[in-house]
Parts: sequence; C-alpha cells; structure tokens
Amino acid sequence: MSGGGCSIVWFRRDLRVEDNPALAAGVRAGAVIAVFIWAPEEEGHYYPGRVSRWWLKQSLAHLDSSLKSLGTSLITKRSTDSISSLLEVVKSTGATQLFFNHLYDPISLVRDHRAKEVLTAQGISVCSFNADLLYEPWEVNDEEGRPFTTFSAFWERCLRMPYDPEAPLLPPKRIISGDASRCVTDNLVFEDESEKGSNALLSRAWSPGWSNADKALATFVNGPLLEYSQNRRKADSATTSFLSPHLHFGEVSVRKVFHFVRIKQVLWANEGNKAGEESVNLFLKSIGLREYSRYMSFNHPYSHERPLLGHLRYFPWVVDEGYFKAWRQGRTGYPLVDAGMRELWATGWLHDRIRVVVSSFFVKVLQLPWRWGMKYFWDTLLDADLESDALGWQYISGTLPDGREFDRIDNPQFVGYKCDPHGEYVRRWLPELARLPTEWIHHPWNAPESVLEAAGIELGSNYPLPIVEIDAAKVRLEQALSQMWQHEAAARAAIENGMEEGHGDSADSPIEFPQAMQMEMDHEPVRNNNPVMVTVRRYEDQMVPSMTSSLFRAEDEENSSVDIRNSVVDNRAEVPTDVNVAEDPRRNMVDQAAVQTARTNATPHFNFAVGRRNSEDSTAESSSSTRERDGGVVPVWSPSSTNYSDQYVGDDNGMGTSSSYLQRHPQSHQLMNWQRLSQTG
DNA sequence: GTAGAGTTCTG
DNA sequence: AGAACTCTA
Repeated sequence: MSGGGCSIVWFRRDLRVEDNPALAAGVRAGAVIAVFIWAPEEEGHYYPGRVSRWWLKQSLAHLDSSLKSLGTSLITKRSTDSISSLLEVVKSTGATQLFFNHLYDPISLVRDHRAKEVLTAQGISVCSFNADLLYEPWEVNDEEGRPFTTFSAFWERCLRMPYDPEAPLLPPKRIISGDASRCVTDNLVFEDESEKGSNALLSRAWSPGWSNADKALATFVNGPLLEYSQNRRKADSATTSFLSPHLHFGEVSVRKVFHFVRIKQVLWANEGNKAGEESVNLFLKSIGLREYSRYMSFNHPYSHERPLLGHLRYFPWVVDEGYFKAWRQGRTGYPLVDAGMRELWATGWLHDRIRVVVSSFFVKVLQLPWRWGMKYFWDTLLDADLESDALGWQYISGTLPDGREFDRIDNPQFVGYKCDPHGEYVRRWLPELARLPTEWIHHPWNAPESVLEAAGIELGSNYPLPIVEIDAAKVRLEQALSQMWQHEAAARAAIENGMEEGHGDSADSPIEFPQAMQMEMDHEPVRNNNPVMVTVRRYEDQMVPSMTSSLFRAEDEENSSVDIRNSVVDNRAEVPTDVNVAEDPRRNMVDQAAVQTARTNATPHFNFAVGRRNSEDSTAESSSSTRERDGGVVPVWSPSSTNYSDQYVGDDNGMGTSSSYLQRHPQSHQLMNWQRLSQTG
C-alpha cells in the first residue's frame, strides 16, 4: 500500500500460511512476493537426507498451492548463496521490504544476521519475527538474567513466564501478489531418479503440508493425547503425535500446538480428569525439549559439533567402521537395537524411546563417536533437525549438565521388555526372529538350542550374536574412562607447568566422519557431476541386507500407510546435523562491532563467561529489547563475538582455566562421576 | 506408624 | 545406576 514497493516474504522452515508473522506482515504492508531459496550447500556437511528432501518437496508444493488460492504463488530459487539470491529478487521485483521468521541453528544465525545487514545497506527495510518458538531464547533467563543450563529449570520458567506465548494468527484472507514477472523461478530438484522409488513409499505414510499438519494436530489432540502418559513409552503404539516433521518444516506453529493443547488441558482439569491433565504436561514437555534445543543452539552455537561439557574431551572413542556399519544395518545382535535401526532405514521414523535406545547403544556399548551417529540420523530421519538432534545426542552422551551419566549403560535386553514387552516391535522389524517366543525375544543368545531351532534361527548365521557383550562393554568403558583420566591428568600437569595452552591439542578436533559417510554427504545428486556412481554407492552402503526389497514390497503392497506409521515416534525430533561454523574463518576475527551488537541486543550468548557476568552487563537492556516482537530483534549471533575455546572446553574440563558452563554445575553428576573416576584412575 | 521391598522416574 | 516414591505386612 505504501509507496508502491512490494515486500518479499522469505519462507524457510515456516512453510505455512497460518500463524506466520512474516507473511502476515507482508500482507499488511501491501503486495507480496513469496520466495523460497534452496541453497543446501550453505549447510555444509548437513545436506538434507533423502527423506527429508522428499518432505520438503511435498511441503513446498502444498504451500505453493495454498498461496495460489490466496492470490500469489511461491517463487523458488536454486542458489549457493541465499543472500545474493535475495538481492536478485529484490532487483527484479523492486521490493522495498523483506520479512522473514527466525531460525536458530548456527548457520542460520550467521546467515540471517548478514542478510539483515546486507539488505538494510541496500535500503531495504528488513523485519524478522518469532514464528518457531513460544519465547525467544533471549526472553528466558534466570533471576540473574543468565540463560538456563538445565532443561527443567528452563521449562519451568517458560511455563511461568509473566506473559503468554503469542496467540496464533489466522491465515490471510487473500494476498495481493507483487509483480514477479521479471523474476525467474527455478525448478528445484530434490530427488534423483534412483530415489524416486523409495520415496514413493513415503507418501503412503505421510502427508506433508501445513493443512495436513493441522489435521495431524487435531487428530492427536482429540485422540491419543488423552492417553499419552500411559502409552508414551511403548515402542510400538501409535500414540505419539507424529508432528515432528511438520514442526521441523514449520508447517504448524508450536504456538498453535501449545494453545490447542492447553485448551484441552483446561477442559480436562475442569472435569477432574487427572490422567488427561498429566498427559498434556508430558506432551508439552516434549514440546519444551524442542524449544530448549533452539535455546541451546542459540546460546551455544557449536553444540551440534562439540560437547557442552568437556569432561569427555580425552575419551578414546572407538573408531571402528565395522561397528558403525553393523549398527546402521541393524546387525548388532541386540534385537531391540536392530529393530530400531531397520525401522529407521525403512521408514525414516523412530519412536523417541527407540532413538534413545539405539543412540545410547551407539555411544555406551559400541563407544563410537556420537557425531557419527548424529550424522546418520541426519541422513535418514524424516524429521531430521539439527538442534533437536544435537540436544538428544548430547543428552545421551552425558555431556549436558542434566544429561545421562556417562558410565551408565542401558541394557537393551531389559529396556526391551519395558518398551516392547511382547516383542511385537522386534518381530515386525526383524522377520528372522518372528518365530522366537517372547521369553527370548530380547535375548536370543540365551535361548536353548531347541527353541532357536524351532524358530528357524541360527545365531551367527541368519541373525548375529551380540557384537559386543554388555559386560565386556562395561569393562571396556571403565578402561576407557581411566585412560581418559590419565590423559586428562597429563594435560593438566602440562598446563600447570606452563608447557602449553590448555586448548588446541589433538583431543579438541572432532573425529572425522568415516570415508563412506563423507562420500554420502559430499556427493549430492544436484551438484554432483556423476550422480549415477554416487547414488549407487550410497544405496549399497546404507542398504539393510536382511530386509531388502522383500520387506519393502510386502509393507508396500498390503499394509499401506497405517502400518508403516505404526512404528510411532513421538513428536520429538532427534536428529543431528552439523554445520561447519567452527571452520568459519570469521570465528577468529575480532569483531568488536559484533560483540557490541550482541551485547546490547541482550542476546545472551554463551560465554561472556564469568567476567562479563559480574559486570552489570546487558541484563537490563536485554529485558527491554526483548519484547519488541515485531520487526525487532533478529537473533543476532556472530561467530566472531564469541570466544570459542572459552566456550566449552575451558568450561568444564576442571582445569583452572575453567569458566562458565560447568562451573555452574559443580553438583552435576557428570562432575562427580568424573572425580570419582579420577581417583580410580 | 514404620521398615523394607518393590516400582517408577529420570532431559 | 540411583533417588524418590509407593505399597505392603
């Protein structure tokens, strides 16, 4: 309306027309150009996996048709640099404003900040919004104005915030389309020929797109939610929300989910329905975890690559690609683990409980580096989500103050009888064990020969023996920990002698991904010169030998969508991803301006650590800038504004230099264990 | 009312 | 694994 210049609404992971503040702002301002830019190279290692790309493709098509019915359409751009593409769109449309919604992964924080700077410098007015969280990360602080470092404290605070999360916005009634006639739309390619077959299966189980997300929400709230607290721990029940991929792509807003569910809760509370009330609390907690993952990512933008607590810095991870492969293929010899891994491969989906089982097995029993596992999740999960997965894996690895203790090994056999008491889940995904009685289903290695024979199982032949015994794993873990302690002590001694800097030694650099995975991720169909080769190796590498096509086909023909979905997962996305911000040269630049910005914006970052904390710092300002909802605060984060080493390593290794993070958790289990161990060692 | 066992929960 | 919590005799 004003001036005539139209505005660009930049869609990213907010692929919805309802409760989309950026879109609403665009509509309010006049004519709108809706844009989506596909620039996966910006994600570094974390090029989206096959199933995730499939989802994105569907979701964009859905969004486009919604926009069309409202009066405009989605401009898509294939790019290697989002910001230049934005500039192009600006030039070709004469837009004068840009609206977008916030993201909190490390790459986006940097990119969006830059986008704002660059576009503003071009005279474009840029406004960004919160569309992904109940509260912005910088709104949620403890009494002293510092960010929380444990989930429960964080979540409690969220639930007791003095103001409610914004109420969801209605979809626009219609959109006036800006003139995009001179703006070229690229045809985006999300799958190659070889992927189409596998992808075809997905549409039987899932319906991407914002209005489907809405339906999924309604279905869940009116159905399984009531018994969520009862059923949530069953691996095989269809009682989870199935919202995680929808949430990942922003097809439904958490605020809507929150309000919807809260209304139900009030209703149940009035009826004295205790179970229902409790279910809502539990479900909201998993929403809270998603919320927290963004919070952590914002406050610790390296958390997808490096542990928050550094007490495992010298842990000698097992770098064994054979183990890794056995895990991926579901051939570890532990039925629950194997069933999970095969389900993951076949469907891109896992119940949250099972994610915990397989990742915990990965870290504690196989003792493989958690980033490998996280990366595999990234490649295979339908709801792959960098922040959530980083949080999940760190939790499992015991590198969060409130994570699991590192030296606790979950026994898949016992866990199996808890979350799959009748072995149905195992039998579904491990056909070779289908005839094994429940008594032995989670520990076939103990079954009498006659039972195995009757079930047609020959251990070591058509089903593997345990790849590592649990007892052996315990021993090995203890040894590894004492080894770690020795290194730790040596390093400490070296520092005390002034021999070296505390950081920067080899223990700091992450273990590289195995060759095979590097290949998988580096060779993306779209940008690869030789797609055929790539595709093939990729497929072979991830193929699950014992199920192969037969299972696929069976599932495919008969049991349609419901069945695949039965494998349930709850709404918590657990996928990891990792971007190479750490490699970003900017990280080393001293950029006072950025620091300044960051501070005044009160975006409490990681570590102005101890020193800063005492100085009056930005608390006061922060609360003021905090609530400018519209147009306001972009999550400003700039790698240069943080002192990397301080951030975590220093943090917690217990060496004198330590600063922020762990110091606030002297009581943490991790630390205590660690000290205890240190004496042993 | 209490000791002790059993159960559940833990982000 | 361990704490907290519940049930039982």
